[in-house]
Amino acid sequence: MPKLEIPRKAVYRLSLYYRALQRLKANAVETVSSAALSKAAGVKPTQLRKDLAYFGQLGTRGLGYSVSHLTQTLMEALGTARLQPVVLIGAGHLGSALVRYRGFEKEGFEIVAAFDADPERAQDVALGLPVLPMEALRDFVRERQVKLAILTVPATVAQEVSNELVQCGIQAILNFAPTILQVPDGVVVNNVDLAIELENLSYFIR
Amino acid sequence: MPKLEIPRKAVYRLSLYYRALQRLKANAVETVSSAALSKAAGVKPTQLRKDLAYFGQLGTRGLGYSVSHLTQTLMEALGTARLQPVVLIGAGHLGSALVRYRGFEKEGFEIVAAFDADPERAQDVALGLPVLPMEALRDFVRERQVKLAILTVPATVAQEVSNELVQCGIQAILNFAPTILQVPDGVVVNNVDLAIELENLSYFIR
DNA sequence: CTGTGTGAAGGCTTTCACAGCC
DNA sequence: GGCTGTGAAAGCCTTCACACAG
Repeated sequence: MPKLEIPRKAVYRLSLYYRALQRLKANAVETVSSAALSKAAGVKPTQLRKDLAYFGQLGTRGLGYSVSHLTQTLMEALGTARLQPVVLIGAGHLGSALVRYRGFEKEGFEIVAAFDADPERAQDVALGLPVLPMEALRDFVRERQVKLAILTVPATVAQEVSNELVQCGIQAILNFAPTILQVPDGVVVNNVDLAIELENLSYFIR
Repeated sequence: MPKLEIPRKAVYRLSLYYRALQRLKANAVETVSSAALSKAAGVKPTQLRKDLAYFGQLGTRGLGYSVSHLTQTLMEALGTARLQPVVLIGAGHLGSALVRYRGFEKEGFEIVAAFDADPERAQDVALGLPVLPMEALRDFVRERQVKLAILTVPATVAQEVSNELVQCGIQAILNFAPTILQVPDGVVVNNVDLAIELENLSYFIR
């Protein structure tokens, strides 16, 4: 849909706009200006207009943007138009918490299964979800056409597990392990590194 | 210590270098070149040298950088030279998991207490840590001189709790709630938004 | 000769300023 | 008059090229 390649940072902001739009929609607002929407998303109006311009002429001059139409456009761009299945690898503390954290569903993602090298270990917590052995991964991913994986395994095995994921056909990984994953072209990795975020904050406090 | 203001993105990379250095130190390596260290951190050699140059002449031409000296410099810059106390607000699924996640301590951070509007609710999980009522926050923060907070409360109350944190003297917040927090100058916020990370990945898979 | 430190060049994003449409 | 869409300018960050020190 986008004419040109959209900058990575801009794609990130699309999600912020999408969030803000959802709130507006809930309040039955029909039209919104770049000024108002950008404020809700925490960015500058011109930046928002530039970002949206990647998708063509979406707004009406003198009026603003149609909330429902813009929502639709962003949903399709972000691929949240339909529910995306996600697998989670590593059912430790963090992994279990993410499974139980229902915040994803509202945004169009569903964790459909958890995997662990030792499925027994995780069984003590009621996850409401099967914890399967790693051997079951390949068939599961293929059958359910899963493209997204959340990786919450120890750093020492992260690269190894990542290789497996790629082999199974996973196309995108949300990585919580403090490691730089090596993946082939065509596979995308986003890193969430909590220790680094804390260190970063630590730098800015005097 | 830094001569000039260091770009935010560069500060982030300092943590990557620090990680890589720790591994080298464990292997009793004494000196490392920008080429080798940058590869371990997943960046380009020139970038690493530029980043380190903010701290003055750290390396030896023709040789490289002293692992121990560089480690020391980065520890001081990042403020991880001594153990930093951190409070966590919101003892739900995610909050509890972070408390039990011991990955921070190695990096110089210790969650010293958890707070929740309803401390009873959280008590069923053994956190190895007291869960205190919000009323106890101010005195605790003041007494222990806590500057860092992790915020894992529902989005609906995040801004409100954030205001309280700021009033108590917290200087930096690691925010997991999907909200743009408004904070006064001098307070830093880093956002970790899992739904947005997933959406971002979702955009890049065809 | 090896490998750092750094001015200059290049590339990417953000912001400005304003033309154009409702 | 109000507000979007967009070329141009500015700002920021990364990369290059090379001088210089060990």
